[in-house]
Formats: sequence, C-alpha cells, structure tokens
Amino acid sequence: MTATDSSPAPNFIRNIIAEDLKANKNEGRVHTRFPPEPNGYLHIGHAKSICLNFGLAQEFGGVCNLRFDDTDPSKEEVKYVESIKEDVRWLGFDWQDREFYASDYFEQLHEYAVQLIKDGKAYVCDLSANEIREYRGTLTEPGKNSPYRDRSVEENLNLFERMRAGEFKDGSRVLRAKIDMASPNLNMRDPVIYRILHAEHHRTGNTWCIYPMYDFTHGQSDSIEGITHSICTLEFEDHRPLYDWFLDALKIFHPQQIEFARLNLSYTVMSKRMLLQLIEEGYIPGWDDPRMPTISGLRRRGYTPESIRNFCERIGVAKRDSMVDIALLEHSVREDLNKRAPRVMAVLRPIRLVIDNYPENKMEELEAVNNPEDPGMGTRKIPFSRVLYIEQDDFREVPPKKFFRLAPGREVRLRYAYFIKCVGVVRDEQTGEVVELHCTYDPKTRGGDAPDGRKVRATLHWVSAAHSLKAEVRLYDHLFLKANPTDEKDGADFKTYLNPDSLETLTSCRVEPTLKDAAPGSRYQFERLGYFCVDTVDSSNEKLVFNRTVTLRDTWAKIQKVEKEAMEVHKGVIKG
RNA sequence: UGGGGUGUCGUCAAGUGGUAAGACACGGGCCUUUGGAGCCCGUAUUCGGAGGUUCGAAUCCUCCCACCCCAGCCA
Repeated sequence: MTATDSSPAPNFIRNIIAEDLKANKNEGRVHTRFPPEPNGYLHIGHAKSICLNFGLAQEFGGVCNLRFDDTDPSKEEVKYVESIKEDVRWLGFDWQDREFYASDYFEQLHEYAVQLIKDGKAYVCDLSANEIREYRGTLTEPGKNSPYRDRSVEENLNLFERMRAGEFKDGSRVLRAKIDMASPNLNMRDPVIYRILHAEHHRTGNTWCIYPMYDFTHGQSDSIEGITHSICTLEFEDHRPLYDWFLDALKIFHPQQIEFARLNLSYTVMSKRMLLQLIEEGYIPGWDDPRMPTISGLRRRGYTPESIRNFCERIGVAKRDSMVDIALLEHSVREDLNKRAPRVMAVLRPIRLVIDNYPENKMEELEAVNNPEDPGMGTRKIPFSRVLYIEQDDFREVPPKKFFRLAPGREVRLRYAYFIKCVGVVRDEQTGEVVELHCTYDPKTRGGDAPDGRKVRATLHWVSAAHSLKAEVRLYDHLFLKANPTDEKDGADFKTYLNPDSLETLTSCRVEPTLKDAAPGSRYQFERLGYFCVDTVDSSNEKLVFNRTVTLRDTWAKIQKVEKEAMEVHKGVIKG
C-alpha cells in the first residue's frame, strides 16, 4: 500500500475504529474490504470508498480485501473486473493475495441457507414477483404473510434442493427469510434471499441456477473473510438490521456495518446508470473519455493517483448528504502537477509574429527552466528565430483596461528570450482581421532582462515557427452546465444540462520541439495555459495529441468573466 | 400520515458542556521572466428554529421545521 499523502483528519469512522482498538475488540484486528459489483467502471465516488477502506486498514495496521460482489450474473462481466483491478492498482492500493469473489462462497452461502431452513427461519415461497410486492404492504401499511410461509422444514428443504437442481423456471419460486411481515422496516418483511436465474455466471459458469441476493451475501461474505468493519454507503443503513439478523441467526462472526455518505461532485453525475446512458446514447464515446468522472477517464485526462488520494482525504467522511465543489478536485491536481510537471511552451491558437530586426537565417538556443518549483529538474535549450508564433489571446489591437499583454507600440517579454515591441500588423485583405504581427526586439535583453532595468508588464510564451511541432490539443471542460444536473425539480432530464462545449478540439497548435518524443500519458505544464498530458489512445509520433487536464488559475480570465457578466447585467440579458 | 438518517461559513468539514479548527471558493496586499506558484491578511458574535437545564450549550432536554433513503426475485 502507498503511504498516505497528508496527515489524517478525524472522522467518525476513524473514531469508531480507534475506540474499538482501545477496547481490544476483534483482538485488535482491523480488516476492511472494498466490495465493487463488476457491472461498470469505477468512478471518483468509488475512489472515496477505496481510499477509506484501504487507507483505514493501512493506518491501523490492518489489511483490506478486494471482493467482487458478483451475485447477479445478468449484469456482471469479466471486463469490468479487469478494469476495476486496474483502477484500484493505479490508485496505489495493493490487496496482495486477497482477491475474493462473493461467488467463491456460493457453496457456503447455500449451506447457510439450508441451516436457516432447518432452523425454521427460511422458506420457499411460490408467490410471483407481483404477488410478493402486493403482500409486502406499503410504507404505512404492514404486509401479509405469504400462504407458503408455514411449509414444513422437510418440504422447504426438498423444494430448495430442487430449485438448485434446476427443476423450476426463473421467477417461479424464491427462498425467503422468515422474519416479520409487519416490520416497519420493509427490508425485514421476509426478504428474498435466493432467486432462480438460469444464467451463466462469469466465474461459476453454469454450476448454479439459483443465486443469493445482496443482503444474504454481503454480511456472510464479510463474516467468512473476518472483516471487522464493513463500511458502506448510507442507503444501506436500512439494511443493517437485516445484516445483523442473518449473522445472529447463523451464529457466525459478526462484523460491524458502518455507513457514510457517498460522494457527489458538482458539474458531473456519479451514477453508473447515468454514466452508462451517456455512453449508450452517444453523448460520450466511452467510459474512459476524459470528461467522465470515472477513474479511467480521470487517468486519461491526466489526473495523478496522488491528487485523487489527496482529494479523497480532503473531502472528509461524514453522514450528511453533500455536494463537493469540483474546484477542490481541480485544486488537488494543480497542486500535485505544479510540483512535478515539467514546463514547456505551446501555442494553442497561433498567430505569426515576425521580428523585423532579427537576422533571417539566424537561430539561437535559449536556456529555459524545466520547473521553477524544482531546480533539480534542470534546464533545456529552446530554439529562437525570426518568425515565431504567439497566442492570439496575447495580442489586442485595442487593449482593454487591465490588459497588459502585447498591443501596438507596447513592449513585452518573450519568456526566456527578449523584449519585443509591436511595430505593425498585417491584415487579411478580405476580412480585415489581423493575421501577422511585426515587432522589433532589443538584443540587449537576451534571456529576458533589460540591463537598463526597465520593466515590462507581461511575459508571453512563444514557439519558433520553423522549429515547432504541430499538435492537436483537446480542451476539456465540465461535463454539465449545472452544478447539480440530477436535481430534476424543474422536471428536466439530466442530459438537458450537458455542456455542449465540454470538448473543444484544436488542430493547429504548435509545441516546442522538446516534446517530439513525449511518452503517452506524460504530463506537462504548458506555460501560462494549464496542465496537459499526451493522450494514451490517439497520440502517436506522427500526430501528437494532448489532453488538457486543468487550466492554470487565471486571474485575467476571471477579470474578463466578471466584466462580461457586468456587461450582460447592464444590457439586461437574462442569465439561464 | 410507517421506519431509518441528516441539519455548523458560498462548498466540504472538525468540534462529544468551557466560550466556533482546517481546506476549497471568495476579497485585499506582497512578490514574481508563467496575470502560474509562493507568502501575508480578511471573511460564521454564531452552529435548522423556538423554548428549557446550567455559572457556562453547536454539544444535554423538549417541541417544531427542512432535506435524504426504503415498497427490485439490483447492489
């Protein structure tokens, strides 16, 4: 397991475990488990659970199992187990040899069921699904006993064996726990514990045609594995009495179930169902699309495992429903990448800039710092010549106030190069738009400082036209326009709030030549722009493709945004 | 109108009877060859509300209010 990245803040689960340890409960053991169902890809919400379970075990000298909760063969697939293992490993956690499957326990679980029947605590019920629902009652009315509730132990044993033997059709019978049809907790109204499903299981094949339900599987699996603290999300709080009931009825080791609030993140959705829907309906190409809140999406986007772990530590663990600001996630990557990403110059929307007084065929190599946060990362040489590209945004013919980049007559610095002054522009004859800038440079400012001590307000990034490499850059933004897209109080479907500009692909970008052999997945800071990584799927030596992980904090953009909004309010524009 | 939960700054979140941590966001300043980073400062007289107990309450008691979850042979 990887070391935690920051000192742990107190939370109620940590407190419970600390107290259990103090009381020498479970002989001082701490054993947790992460129990995904292999029916989809892991997302950042699962990361919270992974960090919690593996983190707590590590912190208290215990261990954490990886256990696949694979009791519904109709939805589960091996490709999901593979992706889940890859993601947990990538996040930095190691389950060593403790890779388990609920399906490993099918035989034992079946024996437990038989034991319940023998104890008169379970029965085979022939009611249809609809009838079971009707008999269950409602939130305010008690249910009614099934007419099959009082079958003899012998008959139940016989019927249950024949269910297992495949004598009956799907849905024709179930095994139920005999608890209390009048319980105010619906989960206790004789819950189904085994159903008939003639389906092939990804691990057990056709060995079984009856499969245990979650409630009958989870606690017993925890018990078999000797789990001490079974941490799950809030919606299982109502199931805890049932979790306890089975363990008590079976008289086996009794782990403690503890519930916490699942993660909600602003401007995205966190439900496997909705994520799958975005893919199936073609809004997003796949689970690993960099806009997805999935672990694989974040990985492809350029997030580091460290940043995700730090994020999970920072958000805390509690029982109240909450919505974490995605800005905190973004802060976490910036913080990590600031320290480790090499800096590089890239021009996303190039405009040609000619330095009139610079010799035609001259090229000089200028020294640039790889990471000002870490001198150990050294320096590199970057080519400079007469014709450059700079960012279109870095020039304004009529500079607004507070804009202190390049403008006619104004002097700025080219990073690690020279001071330049804009002396003219070239326009497109048709459109009148500025297509080329002409500047002069001051040879005495080589490296970026003026010997006479004069200052300049702005430093621009640039690239030598002849030496730069072409690249495609994908600019990603929030998936949704609304902080909580699933808030359907106004009646709209969550997809209504999809951000049409969540992806902008720029195909005529120019990057400095040192990026020539950039490895897929490697991360850089494009100076003044943000953090980018080489796409692991589409980038190649012939065609470099970068994904924007996150922008740098941008106070200029903030000023523009505030002024734009003020303008809209002034004009009386109604904001949506 | 059954049961289970939860309400502390814009967003997370500590706090468990002794006088409201921290983070993000936000605002201001310093510094700066990234309008980045870093540094400094500011930001809840108040803890869903109302009563009560107490020398003292976010913490204890009472009532009320709001929100979330549960009627799959899903997990």
